[in-house]
Amino acid sequence: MFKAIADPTRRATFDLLRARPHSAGEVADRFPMSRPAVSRHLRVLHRASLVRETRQSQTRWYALDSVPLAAVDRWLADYRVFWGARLHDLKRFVEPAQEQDR
Amino acid sequence: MFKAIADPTRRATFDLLRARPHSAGEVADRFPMSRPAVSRHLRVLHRASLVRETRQSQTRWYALDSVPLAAVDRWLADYRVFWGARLHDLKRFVEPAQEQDR
DNA sequence: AGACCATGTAACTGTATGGTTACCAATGAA
DNA sequence: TTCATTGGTAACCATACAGTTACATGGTCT
Repeated sequence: MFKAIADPTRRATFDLLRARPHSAGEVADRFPMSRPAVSRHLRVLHRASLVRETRQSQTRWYALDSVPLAAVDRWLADYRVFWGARLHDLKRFVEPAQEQDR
Repeated sequence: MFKAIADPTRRATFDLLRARPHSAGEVADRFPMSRPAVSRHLRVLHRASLVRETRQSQTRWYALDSVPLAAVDRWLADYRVFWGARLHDLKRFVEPAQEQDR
C-alpha cells in the first residue's frame, strides 16, 4: 500500500479519480505515457484496494476507494505530535465535518 | 519522501527512532541484515530529511525529524472525508492536544 | 460475420533498489 | 604507534519496477 502511493504517477492518478470515476482511456489521456503503462499503474492501485474497477461493456471504470489510506493515517498519527503547530488546522478541518455541512 | 517511507525496514527504523535517537550500530542490531544495508537505509532517510545525523566521536547518532511527514499529512487531508467514520477519533486525538495534557 | 472500439497481456529493456562481502577512514585507548 | 571500535564506501548481484511495442480479448455496430 505504501509502495502503491510512492509512485508520483499513481498519486496523480489517485488525485484524478477524486473528482469522479474515469475510464482507463481517460486516465491514459492525462499522462504522457502509453496506455499499457497506465493500465499497470491502475492494476497496482487496484491490488492495493485503492481503486475499484467496474466493467461496463467495453470500458472499465476506475473509482476511488481511499479507505485503505486510513492505514497511512494511523501510522502518521504517532508522528503528528511533532508538528503540533498544525493540530489547530486539523481541528478546524474536523469540526465542520461533524456538522455534516460547511 | 513517499519512497523513503515506502520501504518497511525504513518505516521500522523510523518507528524505532521515535523512542530516542540511536547510533548506527544500535539500529543495525535490530534488523536481520548487514550493517551496510542499514547504513544505506539511514542515508535514504537522511536525504529525505526524515532523520538528522550528528557525529559524536566515532558514533553517529540518528534522530527523528518527522516534520517532513506533514507533507504526507497534507496529501492525505483531501481523502480523510472518505473515511468519515474515523473523524470522530481524529477529533478525540486533537482535543486533548489543544489542552496541552490528557 | 466482419470491422472497430477500448483495454488488458506478453515479451522485452534499462534502471533503480535492496541485499551481500570486502575494504577503508576516523576516533579513542593501550 | 599500534590496535580495536564504529560505521561508511566500493563493487557486485538478483530482483523489482516503470516504461516500451506488438498482439490478444471482448463488446458494439453495420
